[in-house]
Parts: sequence; C-alpha cells; structure tokens
Amino acid sequence: MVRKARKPLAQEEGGETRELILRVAQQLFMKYGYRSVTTRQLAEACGLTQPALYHHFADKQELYLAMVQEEITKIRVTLERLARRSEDVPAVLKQVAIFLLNRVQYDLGLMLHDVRYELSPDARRVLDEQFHQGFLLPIAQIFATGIRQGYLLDEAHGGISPISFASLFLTLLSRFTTPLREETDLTTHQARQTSAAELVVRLFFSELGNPDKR
Amino acid sequence: MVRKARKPLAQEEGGETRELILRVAQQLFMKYGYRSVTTRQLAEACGLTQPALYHHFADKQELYLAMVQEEITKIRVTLERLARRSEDVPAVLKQVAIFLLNRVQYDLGLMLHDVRYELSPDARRVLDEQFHQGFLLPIAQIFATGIRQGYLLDEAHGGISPISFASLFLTLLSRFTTPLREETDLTTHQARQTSAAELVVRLFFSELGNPDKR
DNA sequence: CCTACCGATCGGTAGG
DNA sequence: CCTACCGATCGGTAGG
Repeated sequence: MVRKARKPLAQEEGGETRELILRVAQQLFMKYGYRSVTTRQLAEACGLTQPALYHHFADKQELYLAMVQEEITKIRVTLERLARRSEDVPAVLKQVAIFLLNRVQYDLGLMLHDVRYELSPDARRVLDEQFHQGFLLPIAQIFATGIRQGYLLDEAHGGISPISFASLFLTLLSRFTTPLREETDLTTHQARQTSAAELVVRLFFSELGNPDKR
Repeated sequence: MVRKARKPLAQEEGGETRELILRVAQQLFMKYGYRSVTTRQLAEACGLTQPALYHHFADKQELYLAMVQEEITKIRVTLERLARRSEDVPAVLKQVAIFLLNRVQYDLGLMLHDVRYELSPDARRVLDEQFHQGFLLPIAQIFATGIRQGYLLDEAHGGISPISFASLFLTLLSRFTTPLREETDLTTHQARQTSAAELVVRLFFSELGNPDKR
C-alpha cells in the first residue's frame, strides 16, 4: 500500500517550497532522466498535487533548467576555488576527484543527453555554456598548470590540450559516479571513492604502466 | 511537408521486415533512448503502420531486447577474435579501440541506463550478463595478457584487475563515441577516431605523463 | 495550493 | 499488414 505523504519531511513551511521541489527534482531527474520522471511523481514526492508545481515553475522544462543551473553553479564555486590554489597539481587533482565523486552522485552522461535531446535549443545553449564554464574550464586550468610545471606532456610533445585532459578526466570520473554493473553497501562507499579518485589521478600521471617497459 | 514513406528504401521484400525494424530500432533507441522513441516513430521510419510492429514483436520491450542482443552478439564475435591473438598487447588494444569507435556509433551509457531503469528485471538480467560476456570479458582477457607480459601493473603492485582495466577502457572509449560537446564534419571523422584510439591506449600505457617527473 | 478537467499521445488490441 | 479503436497517462489549464 502506497501512502501519500502530504506533509513533506524537512520543510519549515514558508517560501521554500520551491527549494524543496528543486531538491526532489534533482534526485529524480538525475537518476531516471527528464522524460521518465513525470510531473505527478515529482509532486507526490514533494507532498503536493501536480498542478501546484506550476505555481513555482512555468513548465516542466523550466523546472529542470532551474535545477541543473543551480547544481552547476554550486559545483562551479568549489572547482574555481580548487583551481586557484594550484600548488601541487597531482594533489589538487585528487581533491577535485574526491570532491566530484562525493558531490556528483548521479549520471553526468544522462544529464548531458537530456540537455542535448530533450530540451529546447535555447535551454540547451544555456546549459552547454554553463557546463563548459562550471566544469570543464576550472579543471582545464589545473591541467594547464600541470603541463606548465612539467607533470604532463603538452600538445607539441605528444600530449593533449588542457580542455581535452579535463574532458577525459570528467569522463573517467563518471565511471565511478555511475557504476557500470552492480552496487554494493554503503559502509565501504567512502573508501571506494577515495581509491577511485587516486586511481584516476594515477592513470593521468602514468603510474599504471610498468616503467621498465618504457 | 512530411511525406510518409510507405515503401522502405532498401528492402527486397520478404521475411526480412523484421531485420529492417531491428536496424531502424537500433538507430533510434541508441540515439534517443528507450522511453523517448515511440512505436509510431519506429513504424513510420520503417514505412509501416504502428500495429504492424506487433506482428513481429510481442511488445516494445521485446523489440528493444532483440535489438540489443543482436548488437552485443555481433560485437562479441569480433572482440573474441581479437582477444585470441594477443601477441603485442598495445597493438591489439589499439585495434580493439579502432573497431569499437567505428562499430559503436552510439551512447553505451545511455543503453546501460535504459537496461537498468526502463526494462523489466528479467530483461535487465539477460542484457547485463550478455554485456559482461560480450564486451567486458574479451577486453579483460587482453588486459590480463598485458599484465602477464609486464606492460601493466598487477593488483599486487598498485595496478588494478583485468576487469577494472576493461571497464575503464570502455568508459574512456565512450567519451569518443558520444562527444561531450559539439560535432564536426565527417571528412576528418576517420582520422579523429584513429587518434582517439591511440590516445586511449597511450593513456593506459603511461605515455601521457612526463617520464622525467617520475 | 486545491479540485476538476482538458486535448494529445502513449503502448497495445480487435478484427479482418 | 491494414483500419479502427481502446484505456491509461502525459503536461498543462481553469477557477477558485
């Protein structure tokens, strides 16, 4: 039997229903995708009726757009802070990896697919740009420092551009924010994420290959 | 004006309407996702009416299942062939990468998401297993040879398991089968894929880091 | 923020 | 493999 929760769990009543909706929308949209999440599911998970959503957002796309924008902006702040103190590049990158693995608990590829195929061209343009500014550029900046300091090869010597490094880095991390096969318990979750972060960083700094073979 | 193509382009009339449907289904499902592709879109792209699909497949899920199974089986054959001749591991892996980049022109992550969240538990079990057997195991076998031959570190010396190597390898390749941002023309497409394949293989064999810094 | 309700579209079926 | 059609569900609106 499914009980309808009309009184939301952690809501101190006021003008913050909008924030509740955005939080719930993130959990559902990011897990199942834009198309698969209905406005009725969203409303019920918030303890509201479906038409009530339209008091806070013009339509489903506006709600999705606001949610993604808020999410990207929050992450951008931290990444830009980490990019500013690029002392030891491998150490900073590991912090970036740990932060993202803990903060991004969803499928980035799914989000980008939704942005590309489920939203209007205008909404897509906005989010593409914000993703570039908020995710790729700060990480690329760290990689640029890593190249300058000699940790990584530049494009003239067989390496790739900072943006390409950042893109590869994000792709690899997404492997661990969304497991390819089955899931395990939550006690070892934290430990797994730290070792995953180390693994990805080590892969970039050439510590998986056998040096005797080079 | 949208003309309905009642006579499919390349169909030599007979019992192969089913094959036409499967081909069209792959293009649409793999690009837009299970939920977003309607049975009417599929039928129209095949030059059929929507109920005609149900003469060949019991329902939408059965159609999707058959399509993915056929696709995985075809790829499995080639990967197993490549895994059998593991002479020079880096060279074989580059061939695997080139093959997959040319053969898999869609978003593997989207497919895995559909398998996980849009299909029945039974269908999911079947496809999870086939993906494991058809994609991961053959590639893991090559990596295992690479570890044995000393190209890569084993788990006891800071490396990871062959399956983990294979999983990372597939994740990285998916970055290039589904571009993170905009698309370019098709003339440079082939060249791009070859250099992408080389890049991914080099990343694993530690040729992106600066050896002087190790 | 609710009740009541709308047109459109979905996957699937009947019957030939 | 077609025409005709079904119940369910979708995003969104009216009106209070």
